[in-house]
Order: sequence, then structure tokens, then C-alpha cells
Amino acid sequence: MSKTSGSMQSGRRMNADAEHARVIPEATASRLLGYLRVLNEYSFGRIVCSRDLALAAGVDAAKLRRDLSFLGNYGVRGVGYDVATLTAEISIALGAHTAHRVALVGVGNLGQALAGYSGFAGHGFQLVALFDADPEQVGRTTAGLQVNDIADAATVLAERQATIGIIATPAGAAQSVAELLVAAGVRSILNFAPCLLEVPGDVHLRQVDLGLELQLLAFHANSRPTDLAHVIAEIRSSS
Amino acid sequence: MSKTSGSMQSGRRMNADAEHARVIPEATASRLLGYLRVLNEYSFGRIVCSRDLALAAGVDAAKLRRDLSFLGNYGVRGVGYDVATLTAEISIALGAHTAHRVALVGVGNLGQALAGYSGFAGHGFQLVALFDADPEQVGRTTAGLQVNDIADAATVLAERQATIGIIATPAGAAQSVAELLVAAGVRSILNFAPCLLEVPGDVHLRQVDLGLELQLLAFHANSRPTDLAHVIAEIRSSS
DNA sequence: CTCTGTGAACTCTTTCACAGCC
DNA sequence: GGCTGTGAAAGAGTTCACAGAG
Repeated sequence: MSKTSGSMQSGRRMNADAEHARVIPEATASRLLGYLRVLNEYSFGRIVCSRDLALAAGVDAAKLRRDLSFLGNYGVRGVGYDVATLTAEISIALGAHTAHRVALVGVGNLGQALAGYSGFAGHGFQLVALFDADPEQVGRTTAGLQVNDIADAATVLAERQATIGIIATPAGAAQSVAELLVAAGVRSILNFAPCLLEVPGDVHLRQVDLGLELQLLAFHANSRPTDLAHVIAEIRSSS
Repeated sequence: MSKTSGSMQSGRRMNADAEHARVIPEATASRLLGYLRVLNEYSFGRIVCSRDLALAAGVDAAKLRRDLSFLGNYGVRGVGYDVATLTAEISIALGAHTAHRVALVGVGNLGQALAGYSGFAGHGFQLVALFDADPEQVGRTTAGLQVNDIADAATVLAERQATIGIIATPAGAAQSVAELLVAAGVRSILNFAPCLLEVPGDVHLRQVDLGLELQLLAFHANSRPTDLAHVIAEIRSSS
């Protein structure tokens, strides 16, 4: 997002050490997670070929092989990939082995859906704190955690040491919540509030906008028939 | 490349290169929705320049101008864009004027969060049916609608004529729900279940995976320090 | 002068196709 | 034969920088 500063003097030196190409492109990273999910359904010790794995993951084989090639050469030509090895390598590459302590702000419907998300603990995430501004919610227990007052965020977070924050509050509250989280040392934020957040450059921010997704879907639903109607109208008017 | 705005009369051939500005790239479409949201906070009749609008929308000015250029030439050089005109043009381009009838399946926490989503009605979406498989939920009322049994989907959907479906069920139920929706005439599906759906080619599918977003965030949280260390090491070794 | 619209360069991503290994 | 890994080409998206309108 932000301009990655100086490429003025580009590094002509590639391969200083050449352990392996460590840079995993953004697009690849998101698919690797998908492969990992699919791999979990194969038994360890099995061998799987790119075509089958790709089919199961909903991508095409060439793309999958290209993606995996960023990790190194873990396939065997003429054979395929060992499920156990591949699982391990992807996990390592994505850092899925390290645990993350997560604080969730806003325990409305969306927040509770997130708190109850089953894939949470399963993938190295530990929910360590819940917050809300609503006195009605504060003190209640969800997902085995008591909801704290957002006003106490500084103290609670200092104690619980979260590194990831999830914002599931109304848009109006999101910015101040983000600031609280950042002040408490959170360096990665997943924001579900439909608004733009300002955060320091060293904080990684990810935005998920449910309304926007719906509108994009509608756009595609529209544009296809509309294009057609448009073409038809043109043909008609020209005759 | 593109000129437009003249109601240029094209020939009867569809390959005539008359109407250019019609193809909006995917990446641009998603940002246009963002601009629309920001524009709502300006008063109609005002003029806004690309720099300001871009700042408010969180993109850079050149990108914004490029995006808007896909719509046609609605800006005035040396001046800026008229808020009212721009709002209208973006809405038209995105088809935000047409209403969409939405069916939502799964009224658990996530489903209720979606049902209660405020930006729903505000942007041409009308929730027309709610479904769940849980007898506990069936019959309850959320967001002004009674929850129907998913078993009755065919009948209810035939009557309510939804064009967009939202799946907010557990992963295991998603595929069969998708098939029900498709059979009932739904041609656009927004899927929140963390699984791959198989749908016919003419059905537009959009996937939102909350767990995946979280894991991607964690990936960046992990990889950034490493990247940095790597860059530093390179700089050091080269000087 | 300010600000838009866009060619051109650039970077990121996908796709093809085939060499090389089993 | 089957399959991986990857150069090379194609495509999508971004950024630069400037001509030209007001």
C-alpha cells in the first residue's frame, strides 16, 4: 500500500546468500493457505500430484506448481508431492507454526461469530481478550472469555500481550479502537468496520468490508446482463 | 484510447470499437465503491480534486484519476470533479441504482450480523428471505423477517424471487445450500463458509473467508521483520 | 498557475509449453 | 508413460510524468 521507499538504487545484487527464494508474493500466500486446508484432508504419507491438489483447491495445476516453487523443490518429478512434507513446508513458509495472541474488540453479532470461529485455535491463534463499549455486554462470557470494558483496554492488553487485534465495532468507534490497540503494542489489525483507519506505518492493517463484497457481487450480477442488453440495444438502434 | 461521452452511433457490428469506457477492471470496481462512500460525505454541488478525494479514500491521486477515467471524462481540468456528477456516474457504472433481492441462509451469529448490516437497504439491497436448518431458529424473527426452514427453500424462493444469495452456514452445509439457491434461480452467491463451492459457470461466486484473512494477517506479521532483516543485511553487505 | 486525462514504463500475476527427471 | 520446475510470453494493475484544458 504505502510506497516502499527507495527503489532509487535498486539492488543489483540478487542472491546474496541464496538459501532459497524467501519472498512469497501476496497472491501466492493467500493460495498457500488454501492448499494447507486441502492437504489436511489427505492422510500423511500419501503422495499427491499437482493436478489433483489443484483441483481440490480450486486453482489450476500450473499455478499451483508455480506457487509451490516459491518454497523450494519439494516435489518429485514423475511422482508428485509428499503430503506430510508439503504440509510442513507450507506451514513453515507462512509462519503458521508460531502462535498469535488475538484481542477482539466488539462482541456484537459479528464479534461473536468471530470469537466462536472454529478455525481459531486450530491454526495457532489464541483469543486472549474481548472488549466492548456496551455495558450490557461487559462482564458476559463468550468463547470462554469475559468481555472487558474497552475503557480498560490499556491495562488488560498490557497484561495479556496480544499481537493481533480484530476490530468488529461500528465504523464510528473503529479509529479510536485502532489507536488503543496500537498504543498497547498491537502491530497487526484486521478491521471489519466499514471505514478507513489511520495507523502508523509499521502497523499492518487488513480490511474486510462485508458491504463492499456484497456490492461487488451485485456489480458483477448487473454488468453481465447489462452489457448484453447494451449490445442488443445498439444493434437495434442501428438498424 | 477511450473518449466516449459522445453518444457515438456505432455500426451494427458488435466489434465496432465505439463504446469504450464500458469495461471496468476488477480492481477499479472495488475502489469505485470506496470513492462512492467518501463522496457521500461531501455536499452535493461541491467540487473536489483528485488529491483530496484520493486522500480520503486511502489511495493515491494518480490511481484515482486512472480509475475515474474508465467512466469517461467527468472531471474539469484545473478544477476537479463535481461531487453530484461523479456520484451519479459511479453509481451508474456500478449499477448501484438497480435493486437486488437478497436471500440469506444461516442465521447464526454471522448471519445475524449480516442481516443487521446497516448498509444493506442503503445501497439498493433488500433482504427478502432468511433460512436456517436449526429448528431452534426457524420461526424466529430477525431484521423484520421470519426465518424459514431451509427445507422450504424451493417454495419460498420461487415466491420471493431473490437474485443474490448469501451463505453463512457451517462449511458442511454450504454446498447443498448453494445447489438449492442455484436451483431457485439465484445467480450470484456470496459465500462465508470456509470451503470451496461448485457452481455452474453462469453463477457468480464470491468467497469471503474470515479465517484466511486472519492467517494472512499473521503471515505478514511474521514475515515483515524477516524481510527487513534481509534487506538490512543486503544493504550492509553491499556497501 | 492548478488539476485532469493518459501514454509509457514498470511491476506483479497468470498462463503456456517444454526440458529434465522419475 | 507421468509429473515437476521454470523460462518466456501474455495479461493485469500501478506509477510516473507530462501535455493540455481551464
